[in-house]
Amino acid sequence: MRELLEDEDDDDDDETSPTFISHQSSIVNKLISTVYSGPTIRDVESALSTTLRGHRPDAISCRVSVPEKSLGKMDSKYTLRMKICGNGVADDGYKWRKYGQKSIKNSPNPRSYYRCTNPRCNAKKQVERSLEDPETLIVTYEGLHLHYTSHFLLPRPQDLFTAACHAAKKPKLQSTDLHAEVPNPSMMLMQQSQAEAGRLVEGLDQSKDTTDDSLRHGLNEDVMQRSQGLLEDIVPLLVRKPCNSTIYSYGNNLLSHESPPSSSTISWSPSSPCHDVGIFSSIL
DNA sequence: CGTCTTTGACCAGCGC
DNA sequence: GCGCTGGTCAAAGACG
Repeated sequence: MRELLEDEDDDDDDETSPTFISHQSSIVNKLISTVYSGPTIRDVESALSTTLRGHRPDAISCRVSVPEKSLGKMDSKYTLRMKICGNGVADDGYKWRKYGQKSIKNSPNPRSYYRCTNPRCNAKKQVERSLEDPETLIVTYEGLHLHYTSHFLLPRPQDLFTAACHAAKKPKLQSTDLHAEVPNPSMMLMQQSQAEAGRLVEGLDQSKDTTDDSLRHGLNEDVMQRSQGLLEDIVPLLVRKPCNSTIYSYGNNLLSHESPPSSSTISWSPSSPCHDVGIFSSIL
C-alpha cells in the first residue's frame, strides 16, 4: 500500500496534469488490489511503531506467526500465538459465531471454528490451544472482513447509527472458554491505511475543476471503506486495538524509540519466519 | 422469541 | 476404493 502510494506520487507529482484525473480509477484499482493482497511486514512494523507508543504491559502476550514464504506479502490466512496471562477475553471488534468444534489428531485440545456474523463477510477464525503450552492459544484468521467494525476511528454515519442501536445492549461473552475473543492487531494498520488513503484523496481534492465532488466523495468513501475492511483482516486487533496499555515487541531485538518516555517497546525481526509480538495488555 | 452455542452427522480432500 | 482427517452443516438446547 505505502509502496503503491509512493509510486503514484512519483508518477503523478503534478496533480493538475491531464493524466492525473484519468489515473484516479487506476489508483483506486491498485489500492484495492494491493489491499486485497495484504499489507507487507513493513506496514505492520510501521503501524506498530507509530501507534503503540505510550502503552504498558500486562495480561496477554501474543506471537504473530507469518509463513516465511509470505514475508513479503502476508497471506490472507495467518496465525497468532497468544500467551494468555489474564482471563484472555478481549474484543477484537467483530462478532463471531461459533459454527463448529473438532478434536484434532495428536492434540488433546479441540479446535473451535468461528465465522464472522456479518452475512456479507467471509472472515473466519480457528482457535485452539497450543500443544506445547496449554496457556497459549493458536488463532488462525482466514478471509476478509467486508464491513466495518465499531473500533474504527472514522466510522460511517450509518455505522454510528448501528453502534448506537447496539450501545444499549450489554456486551456478551460469546464463549465461556478461551475461544471467546482474541485481540486483533490490525487496528493500527487500519489507522495507517486510513491516513494514507486520506492523503491520497486529499491529493485528489486538490486537483482543479475537472474533479467531480461526488466522484471524490465516492472515491473517498470507497478507498476508506476498502482499506479499512480489508486491511483489518490481515492483522487482528492485537494491533488494531492496542487498548490503553500495551507493549509490543518483535523478535529478540528491541527497538528504542525517539518517542517520549514510554513503556512501549517494539522490535522486529524480518528474517524470522515467526514474528513474536509480546503483547501485554491490561484487559480487565 | 430471537440469538447463540453445542455437538453429532455429513462431506470433501488426501494418502495408501 | 477405502479409511482417516479436517472443515462445515444443522438440529436441539440454552440463554437473556
